[in-house]
Amino acid sequence: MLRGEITTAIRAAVMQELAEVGYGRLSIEAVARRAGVSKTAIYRRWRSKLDLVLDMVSAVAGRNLPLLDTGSLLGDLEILLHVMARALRHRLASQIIPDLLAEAARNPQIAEKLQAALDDYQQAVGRILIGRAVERGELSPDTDPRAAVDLIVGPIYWRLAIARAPLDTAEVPRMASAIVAALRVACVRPVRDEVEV
Amino acid sequence: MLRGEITTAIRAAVMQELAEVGYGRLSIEAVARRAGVSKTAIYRRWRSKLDLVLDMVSAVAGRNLPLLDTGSLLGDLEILLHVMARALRHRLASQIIPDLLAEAARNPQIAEKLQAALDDYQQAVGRILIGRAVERGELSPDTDPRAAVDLIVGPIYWRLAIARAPLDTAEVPRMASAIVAALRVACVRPVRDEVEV
DNA sequence: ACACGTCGGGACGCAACCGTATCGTCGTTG
DNA sequence: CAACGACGATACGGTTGCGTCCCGACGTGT
Repeated sequence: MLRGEITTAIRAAVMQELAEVGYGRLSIEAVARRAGVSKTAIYRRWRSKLDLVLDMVSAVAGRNLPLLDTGSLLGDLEILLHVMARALRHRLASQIIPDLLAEAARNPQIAEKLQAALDDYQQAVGRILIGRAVERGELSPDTDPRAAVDLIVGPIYWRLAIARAPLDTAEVPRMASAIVAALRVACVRPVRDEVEV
Repeated sequence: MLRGEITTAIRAAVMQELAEVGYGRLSIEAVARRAGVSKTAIYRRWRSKLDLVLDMVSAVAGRNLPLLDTGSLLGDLEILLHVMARALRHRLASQIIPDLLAEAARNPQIAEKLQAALDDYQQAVGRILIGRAVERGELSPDTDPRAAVDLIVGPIYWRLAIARAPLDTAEVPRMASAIVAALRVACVRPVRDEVEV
């Protein structure tokens, strides 16, 4: 039987290494060093670096955030933004997530895993958050969940993960209300007659 | 005198390699191989891999996009979104940009260069696009350019570079009008009394 | 108490890459 | 026309990481 403590140590070390050097430069040797463990211990548990990372992504991405129902779209959005802000402010997360997303652009296996997690997330946001708002009559039933997710998640991700500028707590309600306004306008489902450019 | 053709070949090879393996795994040897050039040729021109990439970033980021004045905020936004969509759909750009942004999270030098380029860009968008709209009376003079940029750029970047979902041309006007609605609401400058979380 | 099975540690051969030093070549200049 | 100067190609020692193999330690079950 594999010792759980060591598996845990390896997992933690992978997170640290991933944040520090990224997936591209992640080496089994460095992980083993940091975890205070032998390489064999790692190879016994995972076949390769890809396996290792994919496993961790599954574990982390598996957690589906509970979208609280505050009774209004604005309230729901504020909570969602606060949760996202909290997650993206973590040093490890804010380094690992963009790194893996970039890696996904060239690694089909990672892309698949991340896409699955992302789809789950987007579907949850779209169906639950938007769904509720539609039921309440706050949004048109025609609202395209796909486009809605872009409007909701894009700004805060850009701010915290790309521009890496601080986001004051006081700004969240303002951002939320702006998004509500945007969602009310973006109610037309995409037209399919046009040619993609 | 250094031969310009070779410098050009190296630059092209770096772009290709950057897209294919990322900054982390970028190796001078591979660049030289791809460019059909000797390593010495590269070391004569740049001191290190970092120098090489920083130089390219400066060159590319230097181009400031001309923000056409269509006479309305909506029109200006549509054009901006089309330009961004066009850029982000390029295979090289859509792989290199997220990769370098992720690398910037751990490399101060890259972060500085990218931040400078990003700031220029954001300032241009904020001052020109928002400034014009304010002059026209389309937006409140209190509009925070910082927050505005997040609302403008976030959704399309998320859609094309993160979620990597296709964006139909027909959806751009819808996204633009949604952003206009968001900007009209996001007119209050950030409050500074609150504590950052 | 003993023997077996499983684990982690360390070493090994192999490959890739780094950064440099040396060599041959070509164009230019006196 | 010859010699100089700058260039690109190649070779080299050193480092790092890969994936595997063997050995000693430990715990368990009889």
